[in-house]
Amino acid sequence: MKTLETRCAEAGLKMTGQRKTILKILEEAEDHPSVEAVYARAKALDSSISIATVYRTLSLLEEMELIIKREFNESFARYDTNTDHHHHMIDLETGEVIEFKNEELERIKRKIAHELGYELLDHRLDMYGRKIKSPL
Amino acid sequence: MKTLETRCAEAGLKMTGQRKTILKILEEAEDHPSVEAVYARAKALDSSISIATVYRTLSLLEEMELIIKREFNESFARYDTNTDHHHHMIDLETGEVIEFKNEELERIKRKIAHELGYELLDHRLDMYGRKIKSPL
DNA sequence: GTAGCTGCAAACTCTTTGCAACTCT
DNA sequence: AGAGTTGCAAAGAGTTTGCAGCTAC
Repeated sequence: MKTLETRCAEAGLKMTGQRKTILKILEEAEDHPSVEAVYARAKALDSSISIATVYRTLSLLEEMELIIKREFNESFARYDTNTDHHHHMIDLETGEVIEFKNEELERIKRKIAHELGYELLDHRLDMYGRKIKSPL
Repeated sequence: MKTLETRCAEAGLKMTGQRKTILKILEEAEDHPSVEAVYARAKALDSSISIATVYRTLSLLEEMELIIKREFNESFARYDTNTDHHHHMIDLETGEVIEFKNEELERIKRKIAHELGYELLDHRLDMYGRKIKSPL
């Protein structure tokens, strides 16, 4: 798998220090960081970086389909570095986001769309829940 | 089924002219109007109404669980006057929103949540598609 | 009479953008 | 050298709020 940096360079983008920093952060992100989170991590590596650059870089990457903008029920966006189709379970107590996929679900969704007379182009399933405490 | 106005009055809210106007609009809405849309319809009936009142009324109704705030992939919120659990198929060509429900889907979602170790408290499924042109 | 509601305008949050300076290629 | 990129600050969109006056109860 090519790194984000390689893909961006191959697409003809100039690899500035700021971009390398942001790409590295996204490459290593194991969560679904908000713009502010990316900015905070970027600033820790390069204090001169501005939030405008973070916004511009994230928009650019989204347009290139290297990352996905997600809008959960929050007032701000988060970015998903996993571009494979999947869904989310959002832990209402911790804010943690768990990714999952399920073939049966895909099948039913296609079936429902078809029954409604639609070609399914995109969709999102976000589940909100609370971790079940298992007895020790 | 009690009207929104009845429910609000019973909850102890003062039934001002502005509120009655907004409740009537919501009662009659067959779409998923944005705040601006509710405001425009309200203004047509009572030109003195302010958008602040629309925002305040919609927030209030949402808190009372009489309407649901929806955030599709747009930069603004829409309100859903159907509080029964259901999902959405959004027509990417017209913006039209179709509601549906499906028992098999519900069953699978509960199963997935359980397998992930979660109690499912809420969820949303939004499908985006294009109408299939049926041959004439 | 008074608690609750309203319109107005200012403020707030998140995001985008114009511009002059700078930097990869 | 030159197009692309940056930081800054201002602007924009959507939403919330403080306040003085008003109104349903």
